[in-house]
Amino acid sequence: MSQAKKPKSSHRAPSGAPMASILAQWRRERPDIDPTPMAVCGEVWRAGERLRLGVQANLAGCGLDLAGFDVILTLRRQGPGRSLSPSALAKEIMLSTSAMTNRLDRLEKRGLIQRTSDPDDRRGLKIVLTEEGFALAEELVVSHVDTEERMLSELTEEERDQLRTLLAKIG
Amino acid sequence: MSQAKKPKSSHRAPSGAPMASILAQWRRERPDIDPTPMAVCGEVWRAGERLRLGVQANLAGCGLDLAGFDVILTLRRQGPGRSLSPSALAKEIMLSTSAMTNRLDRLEKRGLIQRTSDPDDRRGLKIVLTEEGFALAEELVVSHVDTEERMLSELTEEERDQLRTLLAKIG
DNA sequence: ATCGAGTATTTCGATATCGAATTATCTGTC
DNA sequence: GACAGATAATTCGATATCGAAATACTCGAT
Repeated sequence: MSQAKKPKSSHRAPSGAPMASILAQWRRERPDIDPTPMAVCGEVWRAGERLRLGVQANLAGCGLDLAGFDVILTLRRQGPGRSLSPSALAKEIMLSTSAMTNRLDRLEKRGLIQRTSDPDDRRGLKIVLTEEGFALAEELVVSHVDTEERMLSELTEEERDQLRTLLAKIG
Repeated sequence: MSQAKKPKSSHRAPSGAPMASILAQWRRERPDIDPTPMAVCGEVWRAGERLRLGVQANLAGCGLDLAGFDVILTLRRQGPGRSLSPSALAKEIMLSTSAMTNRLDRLEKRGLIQRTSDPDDRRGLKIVLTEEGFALAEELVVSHVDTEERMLSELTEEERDQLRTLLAKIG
């Protein structure tokens, strides 16, 4: 229940073993295998981890964890007063509906969202941001994008496009 | 305890909402904010997620989950008979030592690793792969790298280098 | 109109993780 | 050599997640 109490993975440095030494080990142990795919995948995961830590740090002290923040931002970008059902939210965020129930419980207790019943479907709910939730989203989205921008600051506009193009070819 | 029973995140498609529509929503709601940093970060996370799912799929049916696989591969790349302490393993894998205790419990029960006491430090342990664990690592590492290679197959050698260079600039 | 299949949400049981506390051992300083 | 502080592994309590089951409702075919 305590939002923002659990960084979920402090991961001191998001480093682990240096990638170079991991590759050297594999080259020694299995010279028949080209380990560079491991390097590429590893770097993708590590970059994602560094980003996650930075984004998380931006949330420190606002009483919201990354999980709740995802929900709040997803609701916010629908537009003021717009709502989403719990299952639609779960789909957007790629989460089980049961985990979403749990997240919504916490956010509702914290007064950031409200569950209202769907007038067109008595099984369903509409989740909306409260005034407080909306205000928090408005405030946080600015520093959030600032944070991301800072973490990407070494990349030129062109490099960012390149990066996205390359990432899109994965999987 | 049941290894490989929990994919941890089935994430039907690792898609969620299309990135393009997320960006369109933000441009509509907050035209004062440049949403492209969100796009870049989002693509990094999603590519990582796709990779994770593929790697996970490769493990299906061998009675090992991604968590255990990480440990086995980390031990294997040290070399035959080489050992690592639980805390060293935790550092390499970026995990709390308590979580490592748990992982080692499962792997030991499954007969893939063995805890032996460190002859030089009676507080410490040396974790070694059993013969079965070593054999499994030898078998899995091949299909593992194949899997990664397949997921990266759209990228030329040069593009992979580019990608790694760009990712290294993040954070 | 009724029934059955499908869908929305929640509940439930299991489990992996975290951080803090615990226990045992080591190491450096006096 | 004894002691204090550091370090290794584990245990413990809390919690977020998953998938399956439960509950309530919708919709289409008959």
